[in-house]
Amino acid sequence: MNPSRPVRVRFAPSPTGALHIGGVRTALYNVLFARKHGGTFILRIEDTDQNRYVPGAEDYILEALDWCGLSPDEGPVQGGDYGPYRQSERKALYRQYAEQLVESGHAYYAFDREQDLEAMRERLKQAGNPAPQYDHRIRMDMRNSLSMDPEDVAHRLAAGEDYIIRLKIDPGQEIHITDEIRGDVVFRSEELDDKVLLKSDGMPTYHMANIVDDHLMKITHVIRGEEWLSSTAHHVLLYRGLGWEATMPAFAHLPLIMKPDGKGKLSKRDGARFGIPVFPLSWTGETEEDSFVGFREFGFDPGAVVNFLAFLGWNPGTEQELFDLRELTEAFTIDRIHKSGARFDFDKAQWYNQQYLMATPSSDLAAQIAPLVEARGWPAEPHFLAQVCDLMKERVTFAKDIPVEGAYFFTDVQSYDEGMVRKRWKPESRTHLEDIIQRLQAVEPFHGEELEALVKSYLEERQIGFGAVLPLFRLALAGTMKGPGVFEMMEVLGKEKSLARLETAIADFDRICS
RNA sequence: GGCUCGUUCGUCUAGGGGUUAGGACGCAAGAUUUUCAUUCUUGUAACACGGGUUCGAUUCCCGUACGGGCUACCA
Repeated sequence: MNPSRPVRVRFAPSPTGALHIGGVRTALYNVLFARKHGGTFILRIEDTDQNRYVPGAEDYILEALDWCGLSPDEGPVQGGDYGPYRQSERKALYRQYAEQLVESGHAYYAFDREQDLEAMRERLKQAGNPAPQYDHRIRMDMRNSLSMDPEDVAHRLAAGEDYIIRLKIDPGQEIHITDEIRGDVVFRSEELDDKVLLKSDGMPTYHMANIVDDHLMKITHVIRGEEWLSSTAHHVLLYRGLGWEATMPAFAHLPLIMKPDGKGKLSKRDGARFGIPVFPLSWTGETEEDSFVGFREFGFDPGAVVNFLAFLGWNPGTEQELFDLRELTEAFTIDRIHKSGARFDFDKAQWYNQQYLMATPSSDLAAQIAPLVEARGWPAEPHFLAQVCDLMKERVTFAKDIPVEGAYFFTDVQSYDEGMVRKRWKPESRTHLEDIIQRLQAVEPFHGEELEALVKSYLEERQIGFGAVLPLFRLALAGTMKGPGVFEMMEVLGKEKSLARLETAIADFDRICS
């Protein structure tokens, strides 16, 4: 840990499918930390498991980060001085260091086949060990360069027999880790297993690859999920074995994001189970079960998602709730990250979205919903759209709801709330409407304030209240009792449409009530 | 089971040896007398339990309970 080194952090997802929302939060905290300290945010693709590789996953990761405004400074696309940034392209590198560990006595070759390992586990279980592991207790009973005759080992290697390299962990040591979030954590070496470093296909495991790459890429802080905490002791031992302990990065293990109903960490299955998105973007997998709706497609503003995610496990210690990325960067510190897992609260996410929606200029919203409006075959005139958004944005949760909830701005009223019509359509109502329509003809320009003044004076003349006519206007214009102020609605609708709807409504209301 | 991390309103959290334990979401009520929404006001509701330490613990320590993570030639 050397605080004088320039901050370099990495987000290192595995391209095995869509990037989970928890991964996005990890990326976010990394970005926040890097930017706060004028450092560099690196994306590294950990594709060392060829069996789990999913085509398209890397593109998805990139697109998801971009959408959230978390694009990396260095990575497979942007390049950088420490590439390549895909582990599969660094394959040769890892063997060299694994061999170095063997030579220095920190690792060894192992020739055990899968059935050997299974037999070992079975044997140990029979003996009353519920969690058998390949460690110092049993390695001399297995087939490896520690237990076998050196000549035999050399022979097998020369003959090209499959082998792996394992980390040799000797008992009797205490490994102390100072986690930036959790403080001191201690592990005893005799409890640790001899982790595989290099697999028989020549690829490194995560443990090997992440140490080599973090070192070579000069990573200063490893900010990752709590699921990695228990293997951190192995990682420390690897840094030691390689002689890199002096520049070992600091560790910060993030609390996990938990299921909405409590038990366990949030998983992709919870999305379908609760009808909520748990991925940033939609993903089409091979099966329907493996396909998911994203926050983006659900209608979320990326700023709202980021803001929401930032507060899942962290808070600034003030009462401010709304932060853009810049403000988050300013306020962010690792020591304010929580230790315990945070439940995924979708209601809160929606609240954030509405806050963002209301704060978004209506002209921007207009541009966002224009394609949706056009898709319904309605004209998407920017100024008109902006007027509609102005009236609707505080009444919906998502921008995409505007053309749905406010469909009556674009098309004739499709149906009336008949219950309300019956309740409000009184014998004298017809006269009032007709009289007001009459007077409305003369209003020019057709502005809300003038409309209101006119109606008001009419009502005063007749000694009646708004309640006698306005609900009917609302029903006539929109069909529903929900919506913006009647006069604002009329202004946006325009004189022609407003009056036409009022006319038709009179006949419709009579019919409904007959 | 072993190792390890954690535990303040239903949820996200602030706080921290002596506080009316604060805010936000949600929920409920009221106001803004045209709806819905927004906004505002009010209400609802929490320190897991048991021992210590202390004049005093929600706060510090130790247990217990409960929960999370890890326990693959996956990351």
